[in-house]
Amino acid sequence: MSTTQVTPDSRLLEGLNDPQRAAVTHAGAPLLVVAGAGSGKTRVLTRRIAWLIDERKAHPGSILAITFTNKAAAEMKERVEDLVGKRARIMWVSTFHSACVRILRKEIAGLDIGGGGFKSNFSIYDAADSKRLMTLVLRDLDLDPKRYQPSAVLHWVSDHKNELRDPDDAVKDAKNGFEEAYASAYVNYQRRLREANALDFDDLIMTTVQMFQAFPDIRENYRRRFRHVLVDEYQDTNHAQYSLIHQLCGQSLEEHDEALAGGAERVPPSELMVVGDADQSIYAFRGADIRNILDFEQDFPDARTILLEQNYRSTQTILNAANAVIGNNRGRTPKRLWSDAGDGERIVGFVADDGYDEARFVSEEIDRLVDEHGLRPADVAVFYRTNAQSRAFEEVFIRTGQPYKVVGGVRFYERREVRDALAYLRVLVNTADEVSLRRILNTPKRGIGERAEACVAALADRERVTFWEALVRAEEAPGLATRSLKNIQAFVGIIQELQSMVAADERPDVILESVLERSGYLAELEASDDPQDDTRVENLAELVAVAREFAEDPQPGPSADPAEVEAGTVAVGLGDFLERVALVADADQIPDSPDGDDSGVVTLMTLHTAKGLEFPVVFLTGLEDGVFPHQRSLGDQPELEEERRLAYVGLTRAQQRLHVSRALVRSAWGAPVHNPASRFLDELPVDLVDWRRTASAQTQWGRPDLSSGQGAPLGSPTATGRRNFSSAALRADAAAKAKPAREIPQLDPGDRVLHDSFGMGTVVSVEGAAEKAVASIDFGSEGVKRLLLRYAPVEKL
DNA sequence: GGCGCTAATATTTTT
DNA sequence: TATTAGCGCC
Repeated sequence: MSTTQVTPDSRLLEGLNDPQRAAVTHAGAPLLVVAGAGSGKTRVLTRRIAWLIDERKAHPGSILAITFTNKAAAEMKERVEDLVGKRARIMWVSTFHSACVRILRKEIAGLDIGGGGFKSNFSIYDAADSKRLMTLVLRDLDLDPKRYQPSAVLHWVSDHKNELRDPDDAVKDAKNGFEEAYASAYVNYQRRLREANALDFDDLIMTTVQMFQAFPDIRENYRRRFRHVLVDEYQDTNHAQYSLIHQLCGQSLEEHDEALAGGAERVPPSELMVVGDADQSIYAFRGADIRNILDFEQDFPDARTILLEQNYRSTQTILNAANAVIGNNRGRTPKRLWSDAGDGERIVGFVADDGYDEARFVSEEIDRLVDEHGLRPADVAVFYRTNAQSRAFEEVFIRTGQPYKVVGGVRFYERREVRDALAYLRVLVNTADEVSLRRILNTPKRGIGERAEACVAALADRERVTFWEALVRAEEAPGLATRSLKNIQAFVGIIQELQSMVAADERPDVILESVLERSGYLAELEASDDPQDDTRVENLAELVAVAREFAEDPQPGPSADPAEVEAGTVAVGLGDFLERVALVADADQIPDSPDGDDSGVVTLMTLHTAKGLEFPVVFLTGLEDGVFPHQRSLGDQPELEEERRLAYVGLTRAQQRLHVSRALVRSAWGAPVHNPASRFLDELPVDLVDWRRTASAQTQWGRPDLSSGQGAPLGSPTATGRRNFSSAALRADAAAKAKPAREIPQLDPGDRVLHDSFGMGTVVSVEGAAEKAVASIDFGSEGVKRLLLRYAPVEKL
């Protein structure tokens, strides 16, 4: 240690403000960094990691950093690498899910957790797979699909997993017949996952936690390894993730220490830093627990908190607007963002006739900004609450010739053909994967029908073997037609042949091409004259390209083995490819550099995917009560506050210019709906908004014609445009006729009602009036339901 | 056993 | 509006 070099590496502290600097250099006790929007938290995280390595001589392999998306992880890694060089590659920077997959693949084989019996090649079931499996389970249990919808049951199961409650807990805690049914669905669902050697998203976390609890020595191993744990977006962690962090850090773990009584040495706690902003917590609906961040100081008695309130992103006008809106949330720690970037432009407001009019406004405004202010379309982002809202923008942008890209929505990996192809690959790796196997059994059509499938399933049941095993032994299945048997054997032959490619360690892209070829999948698509199938062929080509890129340019993926990364021999097997594909999110697909050939392209996305991003120009659209805040949140304080946080996130994405807009009429699944202005608009300080057009200018005569406005001047509408407009008009007509036919029951709290499927109930409360009236009704064992009276089949008694 | 039609039904947000 | 499940017919 030289005496001349007392100053630490100032390069790493350069350009940081005081609190940022304190966060980077902090050592010892657990640290919470409350990072307001745009306050430079990514900078703090990357500099701190570099600081740990450079100044505090931490081994890069002892660092675990958790981010929300894979893209954020890749970026962070890259930025740290820029600071400290290649050795940064050994760090674990990944999402919770990726980190858990990596741990489980290494440890799970042979362990008795989650019912036991998992092998390290387990499949990862996404939402669609889970739903299919749950549908099968509910059918097996003979539960009425009307009353027990797969999505509702899954949501319930997911809640349980996020709270680390296993099926046994659920069974024990069931308070009524309804919950008993749910619990038994949970039990069976887990059993079938286990039989399929598969884990769903929530299992990845829960199972890891369970493993750490059941096997303290494994836990201590990882704790010994990860001496520094950093967690980004801490406000969006759920209980299971929270518990995982505690397990890994060894902070406040008294209750588990008994497990170590066997003599294993307790590793001292790791250093923990979490970064988050309670005002940006927008994932409560999927189990995120805002208390994790609010109670941090209680959880860790000696914890320190650092506040980052200076914003480096937006103008003061934008921040004032955001501060004003979020100020309406109760029970939050006050925090006011400030900026020295000056006031900048006022916010532009616009009231449109309908969704298309709104899109037209956005399109014209983009033109104007490009012409008059030299902005590039790539500087512009359009946000909306729900994916369905992108349609109007897409149609109008196509007509006006404005290039755009939609982030999210119908995702590439959710397309049928892509899922089919991936199902083949998954089966090759894990034949126990029943959902995937059944999916491809008769895709493309090869004469293995429902009946044959049932025979095989029966055989599997009776012989207590996997579905695949039963297929192999299909000749033992009673009642199976010879023709079906032949087809099954041909199928089994194809799969086995392809499996030998996997065994031979062929590249993923090569295997994939063989799959498409040998299965006859491609041939079937090419033979079809449906133009949609051409797109499918293209998508499959794209998937092959993705696989090829993966094979040829082995970017160290989220779960690449660090040793291999170091040696430059990253694994690129089929299993690795599948894993990469299983854990990608929407936000991961946003191209890195908005310049280059993308500079003319406007970005469209939901507010949720916008989190963590920033754009010079932002359009926040659909600001209507019922759209944003969303219908389902109206009348529920916590949900409404989450919507408000979502608004806060949207507002704070804007750097220079912000536009807010709403539509008087919006067509929601067919019928036109009239929505009042969003309450969030009322919460904007009046002097900050420059209203280009207000409702009063429009309303005198009403605007019943959806194709009004300047539909024509933009040139002749495309065929699709015309069809959509006319059918919309027809539907509006039909809806107008149908409406008086159904009378909306006038209900008051205390009224008794009869519902077609829920039975007798008592009205708890009613919100809204007329068409928008929503009643909370207690149906006893069925629970309390919130029903839109316009549609709900309820009768007042 | 397969295909094509009709009808119902759904729309929050996503790792 | 768009998908999907179920049903009936070949």
